Amino acid sequence: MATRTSVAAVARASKSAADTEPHDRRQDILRAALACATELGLEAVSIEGVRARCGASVGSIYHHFGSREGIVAALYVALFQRQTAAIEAALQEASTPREGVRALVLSYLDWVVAHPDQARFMFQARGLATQSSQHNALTEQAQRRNQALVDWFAPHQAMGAVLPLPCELLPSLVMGPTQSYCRAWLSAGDGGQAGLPSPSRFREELANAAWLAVAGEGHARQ
Amino acid sequence: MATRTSVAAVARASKSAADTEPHDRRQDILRAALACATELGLEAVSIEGVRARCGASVGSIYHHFGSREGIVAALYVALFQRQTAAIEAALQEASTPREGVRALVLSYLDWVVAHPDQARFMFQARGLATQSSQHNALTEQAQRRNQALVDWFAPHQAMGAVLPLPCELLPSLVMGPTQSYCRAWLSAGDGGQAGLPSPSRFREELANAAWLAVAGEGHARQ
DNA sequence: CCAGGAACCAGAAATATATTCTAGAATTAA
DNA sequence: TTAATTCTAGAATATATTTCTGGTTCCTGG
Repeated sequence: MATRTSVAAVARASKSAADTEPHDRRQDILRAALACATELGLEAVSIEGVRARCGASVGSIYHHFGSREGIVAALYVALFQRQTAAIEAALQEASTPREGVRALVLSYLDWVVAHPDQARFMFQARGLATQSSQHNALTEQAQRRNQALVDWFAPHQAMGAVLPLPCELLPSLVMGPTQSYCRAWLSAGDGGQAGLPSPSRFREELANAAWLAVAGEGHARQ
Repeated sequence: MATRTSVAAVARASKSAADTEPHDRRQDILRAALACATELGLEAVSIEGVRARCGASVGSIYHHFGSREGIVAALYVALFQRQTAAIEAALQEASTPREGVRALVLSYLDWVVAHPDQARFMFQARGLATQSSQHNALTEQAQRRNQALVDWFAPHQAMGAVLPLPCELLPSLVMGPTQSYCRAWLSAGDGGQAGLPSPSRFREELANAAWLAVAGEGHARQ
């Protein structure tokens, strides 16, 4: 289904590029859903709320997403993919394990700071999305992302540059603290007044802490 | 309001102790809500779903919680408090900073393993609860919990036994990886078949990793 | 003991929201 | 062109939430 609609979308876009409006309903709806969630909370991502914002009809929404939950789930997977792409691109540029850890932490952190609305949506919608019909697709995606991380470190782990930890633990040890802080930051008010300082202020501390948690003997301290 | 209802609950309980049924509607409803969420997902925590399970009427539910969201939020804060109590009790028994980190990680981990349904609910409902009318109460509770943690470590930090990290970061560094792994474990099937191994298997690794991330110079390795 | 008020509960009615359905327009491919 | 398919629209329907009215129980002051 993703293939089908994406082909249609490309065709439509290439046509309307010379036309007046590049209307891709599917994208419009997802954009509207994100806007609703950002401005009024996840509850506001309703059929009526989305419809009012992007002008799509009820029928059109159901054609594309099947249910209210379907909108949320689809948006979640789309954002998850973009986030994964950013992280994995950064990881590929690293060579030493320490650079790898640093790349993962910083690219995630930078993505969140660059896209706070999208990141906030992901934290808020995770519970809903993982229970939707997309559950399997999501766990599979998450597993692939984790597996890529584990695979990248495996050789360095074999050489003793990274502690011989159970591979199930590696993603949580590296990304856990950063995700935790980013979530807390977004729970308050973004660049707001009373909230926590931006994660950007703690780039070095977070990258270093993640490295300390997994660094093999002899590489522990900077 | 918590005071009022709790007083009423005590009065009722002490009376019905010599009676036949210790019916506390409020508790019944919360129990039913948790059961719905556990067996059928958060979506199933609906007025009708809860009503069918515990026999309360619509009016009774609205009297106690005001809205569907109110049920979820109330259950979330109740569980958050129990969890906090478990963690802080463990922390008070520790004396060295390393024992403190260990106590925090292990008590949290053990609580999750001992109450998987409650823990899973908390992960699932967090997004909803933090957006409800209870938002302020929740952030305040979370802040207190974090502040207690920071305060406990402050003297050790002053003595150099713990790295001089920004205090906003400390909770995420200590608890982040453990929470991350517990969440991942619960997303699959509990003691289930295809999922990740129980967090209990990684008690030592998680406690040690948390310590490494915050340990002052000279205390880094075991 | 006896008002009288407040908390509590029940279930019908009203409201809001999600979903389905039918029909038609736009697009594509043969 | 035409037949098939995708996509859109909006009314009709089904479900869920919330409100409302009335009654019961429990406590409290007189």
